[in-house]
Amino acid sequence: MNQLKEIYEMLYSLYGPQGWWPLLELSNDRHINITKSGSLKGYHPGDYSYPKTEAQKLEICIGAVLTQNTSWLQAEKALKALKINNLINIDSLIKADSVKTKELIRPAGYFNQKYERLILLAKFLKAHKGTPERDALLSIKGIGPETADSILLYAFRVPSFVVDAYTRRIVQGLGLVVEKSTYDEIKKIFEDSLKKDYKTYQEYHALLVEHAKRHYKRGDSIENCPLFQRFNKKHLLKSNHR
DNA sequence: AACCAGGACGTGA
DNA sequence: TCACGTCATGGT
Repeated sequence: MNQLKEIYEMLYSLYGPQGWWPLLELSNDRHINITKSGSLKGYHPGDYSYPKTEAQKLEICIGAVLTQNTSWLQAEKALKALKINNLINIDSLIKADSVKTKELIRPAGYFNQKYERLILLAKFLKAHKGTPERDALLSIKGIGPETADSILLYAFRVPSFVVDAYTRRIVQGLGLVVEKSTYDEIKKIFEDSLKKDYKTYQEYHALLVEHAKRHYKRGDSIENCPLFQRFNKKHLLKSNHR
């Protein structure tokens, strides 16, 4: 049996489609934007046709950097500031005054290094049109495995599974991997368990984030996690001996 | 009022 | 390889 596929089905039935990656605004006004936060825009549950424009694609790339070790709430403030100043644009971003741009992205924290990383990423995207190779993204200073995979999966619809702190916390909590598992090891067990489909990867990652926010915050006991009873390895081991 | 959020890099052992 | 310090802001 395929536990990771069962977990996906369970999470999907619990929470439904998540509509990731969140965008500042959606391109089609006719679209009904139902979001979990109650805000009017950003998410597009069940619609896997985003990004629809080059600007949205770039917005995802920039957002992936801005949210590094930072809550999405803060990253989104920085993203909005960039958008208002017409800096969600490769050439504008590159030529804009660094002091001013840093001030705009200040809410996301680490604004000095994030500025440098955004410029390096923008220059890369300018030089390499089309879908980038993972290794090429990883060679950019400031783009690590999670950011690279987020860009590939959500901006370019490449089925490359994203492993973040939430993902690690959940699969470790269920005993599916050991603590010292590497990023690539965890990535591989997901990719080996699922059909290579960007929609599934996008949805799964988003569902894991939603699930972690509900049950894996500090102070939460893992017994309250609905996945725990069914999928925890030690628990299953005990059951088998009855 | 600590604690931490959708990480990544540089350093020394 | 790997553990550890650094980068920075603002919400709970």
